[in-house]
Amino acid sequence: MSERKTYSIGELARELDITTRTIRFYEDMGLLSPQRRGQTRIYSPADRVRLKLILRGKRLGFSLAESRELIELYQPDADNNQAQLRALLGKIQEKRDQLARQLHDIEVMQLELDEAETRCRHAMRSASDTTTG
Amino acid sequence: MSERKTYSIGELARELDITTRTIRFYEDMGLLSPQRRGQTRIYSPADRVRLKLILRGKRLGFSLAESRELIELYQPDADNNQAQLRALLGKIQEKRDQLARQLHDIEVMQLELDEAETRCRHAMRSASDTTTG
DNA sequence: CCGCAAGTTTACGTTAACGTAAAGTGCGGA
DNA sequence: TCCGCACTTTACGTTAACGTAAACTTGCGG
Repeated sequence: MSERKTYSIGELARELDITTRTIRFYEDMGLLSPQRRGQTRIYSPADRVRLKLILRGKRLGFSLAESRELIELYQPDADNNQAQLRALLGKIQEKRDQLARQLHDIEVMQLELDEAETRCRHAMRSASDTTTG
Repeated sequence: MSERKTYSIGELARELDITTRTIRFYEDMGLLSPQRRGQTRIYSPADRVRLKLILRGKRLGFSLAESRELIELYQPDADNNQAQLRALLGKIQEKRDQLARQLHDIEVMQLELDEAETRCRHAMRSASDTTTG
């Protein structure tokens, strides 16, 4: 049998360290659409994956709208025609470019932190020189 | 002579593709404190560097408060004592860890985009199969 | 001298991403 | 049967990061 594991909203909230309010908000924004048993939301493993994708996006400064776009990139349904698929490829490339820019920004920042650390250590030595010398 | 180049608020806004309102807002938040000639703000090359640092932070999803912290890491003044300098080193390490996490997130996302592209291209081929076969 | 462009301050408005509170539903256990 | 807990909806509140508008000054070319 396939993995029929499901999650309650509380379980996911605890595991991912967010509030249930946040999860419901993402649903309102169209990022999730879990099944229901009566009123109660039932989340699938796929829903959980989506949530993790959203949170990863947040750590990279993505807006929820951007994360929604990202999620849509993973749905090349059979009813997509060639033009739509080409558009999808274009959007994928855009995201790639954005990530490349961020990668570059991170590298620059790391170099700057190297300099900051060097200056800091130098200042520590200078200070100890004047206090012990 | 040292480089005495300065900038007006409008110059910086155009070059960095932001509004003057934004620059003044950053000043209100304590991220900049340019010199004045009368009422008018005069920006130094160092101010310009700070601005670029802030914008790089924004591209990585940093808040202005975080960018301010980052800026402070570059000021190991002579009046910092050993304890303060050690604290600075700690904060530098924190930022390093954060960047490492982001780096990891980017790598994961790139792999996911690879998969998305693969699925997309596969869907294109399937579609062309059914339309031309 | 006049007007305009670029600067200034003050202040209210807006959007995203939730927080928080109120009020109700459903259900397993003492 | 009633308690408590987890879930639900509705709705107003909040913070960050600016946008936008109004009203003012200042330097400069015609």
